[in-house]
Amino acid sequence: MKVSREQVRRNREQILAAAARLFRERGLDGVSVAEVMQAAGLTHGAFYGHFDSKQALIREALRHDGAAAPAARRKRASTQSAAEFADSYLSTRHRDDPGGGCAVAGLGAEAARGSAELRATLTESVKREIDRFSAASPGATAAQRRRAAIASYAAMVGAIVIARVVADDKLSQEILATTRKAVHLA
Amino acid sequence: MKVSREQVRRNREQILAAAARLFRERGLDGVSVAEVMQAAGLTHGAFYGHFDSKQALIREALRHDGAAAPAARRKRASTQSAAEFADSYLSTRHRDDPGGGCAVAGLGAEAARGSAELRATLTESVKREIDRFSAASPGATAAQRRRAAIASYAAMVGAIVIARVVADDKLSQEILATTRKAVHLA
DNA sequence: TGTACATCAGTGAACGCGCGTTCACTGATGTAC
DNA sequence: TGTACATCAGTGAACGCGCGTTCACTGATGTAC
Repeated sequence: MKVSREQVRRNREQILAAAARLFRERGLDGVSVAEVMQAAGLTHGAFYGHFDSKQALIREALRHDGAAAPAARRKRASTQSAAEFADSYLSTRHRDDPGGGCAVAGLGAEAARGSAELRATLTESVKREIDRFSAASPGATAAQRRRAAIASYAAMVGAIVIARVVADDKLSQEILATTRKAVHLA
Repeated sequence: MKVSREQVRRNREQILAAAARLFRERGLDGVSVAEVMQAAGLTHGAFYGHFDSKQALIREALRHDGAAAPAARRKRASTQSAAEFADSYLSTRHRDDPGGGCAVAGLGAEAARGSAELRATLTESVKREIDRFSAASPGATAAQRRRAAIASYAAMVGAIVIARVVADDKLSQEILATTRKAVHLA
């Protein structure tokens, strides 16, 4: 049955939110269109009224809330220092919640094999992330802050990827803690 | 038709080598059993004579040549300094050759969602990698060398993941170069 | 060393399944009067 | 404001396809004598 324009808008938001979470959680290939629609409270047939294809949904969903951890960013990101951001990024909470976490860490490798459009979307997210992190980083010149931001960003993404795959919790925590200290010193 | 025991051994090696390369190149879900077998010069029906399942192949293939870049490790790894290893790991050659590169960077996120056995296999690779990199790292005490190795390893993995997904080659190279410098200073 | 035959690795067709996608249909919405 | 009906978002069955896996068959291997 037809639904109100307002309901259509809400449904689309639900689809995007469910997709953003599920793709981060289980990977792009690990989530079916039907699962996304079910999580959004709809049947799979309605999907193609909202998006042209699964590929289009992936792009929209990842553009929708950017690359970094949406959860970590929620509370006044603009006043957050680089060290504070690093502490929340390199937390076990972020490690254990890929669905609410950084898309580059969770989907970067998979997205790198994807379409040019998808890579372009994530490239914009990475650029924004580096710029925001540069502004919050220490350093006398803008170039120094940028270098510090890039090195810290790389360390954080790598630490989360490694900490998530490592089955030994002690080692996993050691990797997060060591990287936290290294970023604090940078 | 039956083949010689020696040929069976060679076929199994071919399957593992093809799998190791293809999985790194296109992801675990992005490669079919039939494609691996074709790359190994066999038909897909022969697969289950060698392995119990695709999951078993994945584990064997990733155990087969460890986590780090097999290509980078080929030339006398034992005499390689941490800086030399970082330079080859953070090269555009490694960025552009995931099939011959580091499994943690290429498959870490996907493997983190995999079975406990698969994660255990990669955990062993990560441990070996950290130990080897610790031995090559600067630092007065073993604990200091280990900390330096972990921080550098995280930065290298993250830099490759980000450099691969970024569609802007200038930014991609900047990320590799900046991380190279940071690792050299550590 | 030579022969006969049981073994078994590889072949290729076939299976059931889940996927992305399509489509005829339904019925609430929202517009025209 | 009230009514009549065209619109169109959502439904659920159906599609074609590729996947992991199975299996009857083939014929070279390698063992028993």
